[in-house]
Amino acid sequence: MLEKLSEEKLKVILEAGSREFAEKGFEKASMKNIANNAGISVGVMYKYYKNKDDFFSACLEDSLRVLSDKMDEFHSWNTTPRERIRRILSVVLTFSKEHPDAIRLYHEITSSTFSEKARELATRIEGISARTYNDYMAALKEANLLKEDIIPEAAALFFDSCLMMLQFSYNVEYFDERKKLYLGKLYENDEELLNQMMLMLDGALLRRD
Amino acid sequence: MLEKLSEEKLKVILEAGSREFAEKGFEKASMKNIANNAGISVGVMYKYYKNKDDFFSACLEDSLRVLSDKMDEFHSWNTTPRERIRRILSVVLTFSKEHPDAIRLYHEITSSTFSEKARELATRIEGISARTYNDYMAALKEANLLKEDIIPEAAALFFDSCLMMLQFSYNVEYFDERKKLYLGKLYENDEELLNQMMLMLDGALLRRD
Amino acid sequence: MLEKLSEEKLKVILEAGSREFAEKGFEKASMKNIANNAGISVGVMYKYYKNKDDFFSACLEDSLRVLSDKMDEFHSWNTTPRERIRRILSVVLTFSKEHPDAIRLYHEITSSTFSEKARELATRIEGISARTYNDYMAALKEANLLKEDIIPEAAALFFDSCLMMLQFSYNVEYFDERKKLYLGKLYENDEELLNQMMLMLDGALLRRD
Amino acid sequence: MLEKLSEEKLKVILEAGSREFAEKGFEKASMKNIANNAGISVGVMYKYYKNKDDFFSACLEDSLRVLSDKMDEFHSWNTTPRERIRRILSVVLTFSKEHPDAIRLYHEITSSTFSEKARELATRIEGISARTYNDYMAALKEANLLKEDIIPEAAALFFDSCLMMLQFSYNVEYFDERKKLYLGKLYENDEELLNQMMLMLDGALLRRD
DNA sequence: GATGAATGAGCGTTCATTCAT
DNA sequence: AATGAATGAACGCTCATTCAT
Repeated sequence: MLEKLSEEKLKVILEAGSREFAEKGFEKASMKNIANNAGISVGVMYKYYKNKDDFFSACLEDSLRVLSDKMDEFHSWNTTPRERIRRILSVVLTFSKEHPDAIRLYHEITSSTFSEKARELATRIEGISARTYNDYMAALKEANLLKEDIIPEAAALFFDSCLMMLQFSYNVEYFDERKKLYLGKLYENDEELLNQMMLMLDGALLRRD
Repeated sequence: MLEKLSEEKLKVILEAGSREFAEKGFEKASMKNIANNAGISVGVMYKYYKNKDDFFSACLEDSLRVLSDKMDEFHSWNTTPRERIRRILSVVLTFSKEHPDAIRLYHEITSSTFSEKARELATRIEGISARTYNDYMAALKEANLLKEDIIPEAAALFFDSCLMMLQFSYNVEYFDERKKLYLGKLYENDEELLNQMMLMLDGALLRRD
Repeated sequence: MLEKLSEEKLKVILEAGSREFAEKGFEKASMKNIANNAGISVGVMYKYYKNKDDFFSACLEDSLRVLSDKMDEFHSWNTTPRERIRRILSVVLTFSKEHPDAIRLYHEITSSTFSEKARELATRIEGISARTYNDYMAALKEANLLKEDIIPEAAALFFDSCLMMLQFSYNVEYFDERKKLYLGKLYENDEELLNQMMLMLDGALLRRD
Repeated sequence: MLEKLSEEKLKVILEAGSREFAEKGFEKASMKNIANNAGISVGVMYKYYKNKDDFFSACLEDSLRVLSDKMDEFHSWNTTPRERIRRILSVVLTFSKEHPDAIRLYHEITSSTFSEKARELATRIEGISARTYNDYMAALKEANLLKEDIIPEAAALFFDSCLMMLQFSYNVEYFDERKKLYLGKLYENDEELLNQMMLMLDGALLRRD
């Protein structure tokens, strides 16, 4: 029962931390603030985590786990390449809206210099997506569905880049403002943006018929 | 003459600032450090700039100006659409390598929450590229060169996103590591990566034949 | 039986405390550490003792009791003055080596400012030795064995000071280093040092034949 | 002139620090408190000194310097051995009363575990007195003035121990209380105590006529 | 009675900002 | 105008002490 309590409390702490880090970034985030928002005292934070770096890593790990769990789904699908692209885009978008802080934390680590642990976590998750998309592009190549002249690894990087930008566009203020600037009245129409991205990725990667 | 001196000094200060902000990020950058590197006293910094935020904005403005100056070149070109894509990619890449700090500052503002002024600057520069690329895509559409079903605004956002990722990949550590992870031995081959990006962007945006 | 258990536990607690205080000093000693080493919870410590100061006093009392118990032995001896000096030195040295923590705690109270209780304890034990040595010196005077012109009280203070330094030299790092510095290769030879001290104390205090 | 100002300010800071460290010991001393007492802000402390350890070392060094300066005087005297002992005792006592904090700091380092620098300083000063007294005792031996059977090194350690106790007795609360306990009404009579110590040291170290 | 998780005051330390010189 | 020493709020973090279980 104590275990259970701990787990719940841990969840509250991690959520408060992720929110704060996502909102303010690592440096501006305050441990005292996080504790207050989690309804606990600072001391507790340091019972569970060695220091701010360590706690950030834990928040990051938590966020990245749900992210990589979601990515595991992709493997089980049995669809046409075109449909797979659309579904990945759709799933990524839905996920982004459900876990804004996860995406923001993901974005946060692209900026500053972090502890060894945070760096490892980031490398691990990027490694997973790198392998996933590289495999996928290699399979397309195998099936003669990848466009002539396109190298699978470059295709995978390109694909992931597009997904990153999509995720950031829905969660990181700067990218959201930029999206608005570009799209004008189309800004609100998620459906259509998704469709457009699908068309472009299709054209970029897949052989014509 | 004092004016002249001031301008030169200003340049030195802004460069020292941009270097520091690019290297350490806004929070970890030290005003004292910047002043020392610029060969002046902190007092001078606060004579020219209200506070750290304000100074960061000035550095950003300086960096963004060279960026937008470079973009102005694009208009003067008279080439085929395919060639234009390649040349923009090529110019952007060259620029990135020549002005790493400008790109890093550009990336820095995508993260944290900054002053109103920094936000306005960012919006202004994004506005310029938004208009540039939107105009360009509209022109393609007009000339019936844009792929069927592609909305120019979405194409412009897509195009700019790809350029951003390219720039970050060459200057921001995290993106560089990621590129390495995806590309493996292709990592060193800039020429080929550029070629691949061109192929994909071409396929994504332009009508076949 | 619970009483008995308590007493045993108390002994364990006090020993753990004395060890910690002796090793790290009052400030750096950690109540949690002590509790862990004693195999109990911090709560118990605060059941038995009001606070850290109070607990330190208890440890001190425990240590001082064995010290004063040992001193009681002196009374029962029936020896010549010269032999008495030698035996006291010898016993003190042996005791020091058997109870290093007691000596270290004793030294610890010479430094910081402590609670009223710790001060009283220290005064009490010093009072005992003061009376013991004063009585002893007065007896020597009575027997016309004390050196001419020497006041018994000053002799007692001098004697105790020498004993203190001897004890510290064998247990407190700083004094040990100092001893090494002075003695050089004689450092290892306890027997000889004891002999030398005896000679000097003898010469300082006792009448020549 | 700025140099001058700095030096004066430094003196104020060091004095405030020495007072605080002498009074409360290293751990309980507060940097903020010291700054307040010195009439400056904490920031200044960290301008001059790297951290608390470093600052303590500086205070210690300052105190030990005056101590070793005083000791240098001893060499210039040209007196009989008996007179030399008396004069050293007298000078040490006078010094102790003039620089209580120096003696208290000296005592402080006998307790806790300190930074490498503090340890080195302490070793250096002890080294000086060790050499001084060892030389002195060796000279006595040479002149056939040291008591038969007394080893000069042991005599030097014994002599320094007596001086330490004397110094502590006049400046460290615990030792002062103890002195009162032993001496009773003789407590106030410095002259007589000095005389007594001289008699005892004389008897301990020097050959009878 | 015993536990040990939780508290929070208070520490050492940093650094953007100010202002006397 | 230029300096850089001085300021002090605010941070991360610790640990003696408390109290719900």
